[in-house]
Amino acid sequence: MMSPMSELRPRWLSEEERAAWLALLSTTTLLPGALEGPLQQAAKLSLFDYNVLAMLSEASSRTLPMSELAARTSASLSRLSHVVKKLQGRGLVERATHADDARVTAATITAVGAELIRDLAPLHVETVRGLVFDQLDRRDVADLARIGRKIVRGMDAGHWILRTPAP
Amino acid sequence: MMSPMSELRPRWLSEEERAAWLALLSTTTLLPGALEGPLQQAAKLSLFDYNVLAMLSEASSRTLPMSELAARTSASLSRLSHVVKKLQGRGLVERATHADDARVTAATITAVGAELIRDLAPLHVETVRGLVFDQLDRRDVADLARIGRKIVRGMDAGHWILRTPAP
DNA sequence: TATCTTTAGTTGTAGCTTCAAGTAAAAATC
DNA sequence: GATTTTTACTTGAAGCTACAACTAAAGATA
Repeated sequence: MMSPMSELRPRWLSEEERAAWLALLSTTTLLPGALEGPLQQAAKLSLFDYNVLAMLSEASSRTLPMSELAARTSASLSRLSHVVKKLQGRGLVERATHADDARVTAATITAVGAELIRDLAPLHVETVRGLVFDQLDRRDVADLARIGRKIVRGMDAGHWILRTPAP
Repeated sequence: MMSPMSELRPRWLSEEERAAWLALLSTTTLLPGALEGPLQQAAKLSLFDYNVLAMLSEASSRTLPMSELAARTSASLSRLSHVVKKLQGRGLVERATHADDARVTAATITAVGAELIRDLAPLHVETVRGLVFDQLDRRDVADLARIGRKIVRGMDAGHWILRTPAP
């Protein structure tokens, strides 16, 4: 389903597009590891582990169905299932079958897990600030939100982050 | 080395920062998989495999030292070494010890590898356009380049993409 | 109400990434 | 010129992710 080569849809990218593309690719390659380092050191948690726990700790009643948790962490159900199993083994979350619909598993953060996230949050916020927001001015932050949401929308028009209107 | 809580450096993020943060995190989580799908289907190549081969094919004499290739793909030498070994096993690259400095290994794309990338490039460009640039207007593209370069600069001030001046 | 389809999640496995440790050559220091 | 340090990788193993196949419950259809 490829369009033919034409001036309107050129084969490669313009100079501006290439600069943006390389910057985006480098960012997506480097940022996760840079964000994870401190979490790994402090608590042997991956960035994804942290996000799973953070999403649960922010949820009302500290519980979410696996599907909803997968949506909020942009993960497949398979990936999430493996990780929640691991976190359960560490005593940070629990799993329970939903009463009304036995297909649904609800994950709940434990007191230990909640305490861990509470203790880790300041460190993680500092990492995020240091790597991202300290590098950007106010206009950049607004632009980043706008652009990021557009890219996410292109991949998943119903993505969780789009439920909240743009600020 | 954490700063104390204060109004100047608040504990969590502002509403604008949170929107930008969630958009960035979702993008870095979803985009690599979305970019990789077509490459995986068409040629059993990961996105990183593709980038390695693409960087080699763009290099003069189709050869780069492992360190330079690692820099251009934002990868660790370890990661690159494993992947180049695999690609060598598939006949897509070759490795040779540098004559002047025996510590240096130079990776070279083979004719087969170069042909593969040439054939795959239009597909990949279409994927990149569809996922990224079709979602953005001209201003977004300029903003993305500017913001991405700032974030990369914060992680690695000497990063390869910064050698090229901003357009 | 029996069957079919869809939804929600789990599991096994292959392959990829990271980390720590190791090798060997070159450069620096003594 | 002998030792030490640094540079440029390579390697093995542990853990993570993606994919395909599977289970089981709920909803739809007949």
